[in-house]
Amino acid sequence: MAEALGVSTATVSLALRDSPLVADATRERIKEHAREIGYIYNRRAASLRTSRSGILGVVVRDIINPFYAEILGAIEDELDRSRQTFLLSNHYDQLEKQRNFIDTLLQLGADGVIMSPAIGTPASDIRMAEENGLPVVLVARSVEGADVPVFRGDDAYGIGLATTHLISLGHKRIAMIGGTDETSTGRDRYQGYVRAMEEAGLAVKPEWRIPGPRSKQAGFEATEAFLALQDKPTAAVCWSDLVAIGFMNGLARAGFKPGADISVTGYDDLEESAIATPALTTVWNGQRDVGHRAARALLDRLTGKDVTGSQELIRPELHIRQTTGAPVER
Amino acid sequence: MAEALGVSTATVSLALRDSPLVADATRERIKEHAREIGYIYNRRAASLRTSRSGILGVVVRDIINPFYAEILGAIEDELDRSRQTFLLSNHYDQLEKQRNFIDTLLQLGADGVIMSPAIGTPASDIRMAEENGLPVVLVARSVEGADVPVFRGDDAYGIGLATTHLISLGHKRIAMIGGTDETSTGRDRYQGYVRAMEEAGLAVKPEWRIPGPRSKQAGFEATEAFLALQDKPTAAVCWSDLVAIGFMNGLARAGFKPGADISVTGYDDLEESAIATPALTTVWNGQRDVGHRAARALLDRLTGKDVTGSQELIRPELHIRQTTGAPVER
DNA sequence: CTGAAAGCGCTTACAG
DNA sequence: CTGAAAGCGCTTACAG
Repeated sequence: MAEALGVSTATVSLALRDSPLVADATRERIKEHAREIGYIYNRRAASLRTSRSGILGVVVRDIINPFYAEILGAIEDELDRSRQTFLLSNHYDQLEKQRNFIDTLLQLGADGVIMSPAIGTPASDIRMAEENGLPVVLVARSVEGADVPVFRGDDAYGIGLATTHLISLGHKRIAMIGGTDETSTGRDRYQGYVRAMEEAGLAVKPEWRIPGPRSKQAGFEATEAFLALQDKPTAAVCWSDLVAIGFMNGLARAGFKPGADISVTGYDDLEESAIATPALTTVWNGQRDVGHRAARALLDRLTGKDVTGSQELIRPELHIRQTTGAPVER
Repeated sequence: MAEALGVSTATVSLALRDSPLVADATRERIKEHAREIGYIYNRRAASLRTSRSGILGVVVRDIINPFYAEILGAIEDELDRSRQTFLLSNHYDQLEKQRNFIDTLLQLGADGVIMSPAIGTPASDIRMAEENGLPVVLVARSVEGADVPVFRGDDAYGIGLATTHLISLGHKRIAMIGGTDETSTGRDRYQGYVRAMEEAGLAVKPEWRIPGPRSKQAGFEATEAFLALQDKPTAAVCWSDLVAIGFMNGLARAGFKPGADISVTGYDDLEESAIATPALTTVWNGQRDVGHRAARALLDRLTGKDVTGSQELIRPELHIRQTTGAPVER
């Protein structure tokens, strides 16, 4: 292109980026020519030279899960505005997949990564990325010992809200369905439930916990175990909205009306929870806030700004709808 | 690295890629050293040189939509196996967003793109990408005049299956909810419904079509319009499962039991449709097939294989569950 | 089996 | 305001 126009490559480069160093006439001539020949800017070459790629990575467990999809939507909003390209990946809680993805980001010279770390992610993985110039921001799950910003809700507090709400309606035997001790959300929510029960002076039986379910399907399948429980709990605190929705479908199939016969709470307040029938009582978990803040924090880190104090937890809120009511003995 | 080991860069390059041209001992020494210093392969540089990037793009309307998420899952399966990195984007049916994404792919030297084109995508956009060395494969929606492989279901046939099923149960007044004439799926499904009605000698009233809804929320909101319809249709063919699920929730809120009081069919057979309560009668649309075939076709194009004959439509199947039954007058 | 050299397409000092 | 030159980190003929 420089050749065709009889100018230097430096001038072309500057003109295309609207540098004031180039005379207006020259710039216009160059831009016009670029349009004509359908010039395509080669970002690989530029990035090789400048060592900034304009690529940001995002890796979560599974974007089919609306919980992550909502976080992602917010990240996308923020990133679009700053004209960054983002590379997305699921890790399905496989450390291997997550590592491959981080490697790819490193090889492409990505500018940073937002991750909801896979189960078992060691702090050293995070440190390795950081040391190789890939700033990390965590969402939804934290990693013990990793000194990077984390954006997530206050899980123990949030589940306490749901549990206490059920207790205030008169429930004394409350089960907890779903979640795993392998993630911080699973641990924190179970502990929050236990604490709320104990604070109300209620017994907590280990059998009342049905751990594992984290999807609609699994919540649906957990219905049988719940209905077979010895002491016939009158309510269930679910680990997430997906689990709660699956569980509610299971109850309906078994002839129970959620809210009327058995009280159910969810967690996350997904968009679809408000239109579920009956509408799900749940805990708003600030997915969009998490996404926005995480993206902003990463962008700030890139421009060298200080992002300390970003560890503070988002405060969940209880949204009472139709699936909770007075206890009914079976 | 070459310097530290006293070999040439060429040798290092070859050794790391396991070239048989390098002596075993040399190779091991180089690889060992690479591990020690935590060497990171620079893909930008390699790609600049070889003009292959290992990046594939995928752009769909909205991955929060499980229909696309399921296609995507299948694409991911296939691409993982071939060690390609994929760049994902939503276009939300905004041509501008789609064009930005294609530009980005071009700038990064992407090897190809799988797209479910935004409403209004002209064939010239596809041609432009192809001419600049970016092979295109289409999924779910076709583009008039674009001569590239398309993978999608036979929409007219599939909706005919659902409509005919309702007719065989005795329904004579059947509404169609959702979809837009701006997409091939919207047009084809409406036409398929009209044809099935006409072939059975039934009247088709334009008012019975409630166009627009394409989400759970919109399906939910369409309930009111449906219930207000003059001739009180006894059944509704929905444009998609999402619309059907939202609509069912709306019916339940209004006191009607889907399947018993009003028959409902969906389209796509999403995973969650089987556990909805009542379980949704719907049309399997082969999302996973679409994803797998599209990815394979793109990979084949990259290796120069012939992919003609890939235009053939996937044949949908009717999955009868609990939301369809004999007509009941209101 | 290994090395020296060129070049992919940019950007950035530097000189004029 | 513009040009000549170097260099980012690879790979690929080519020579030995």
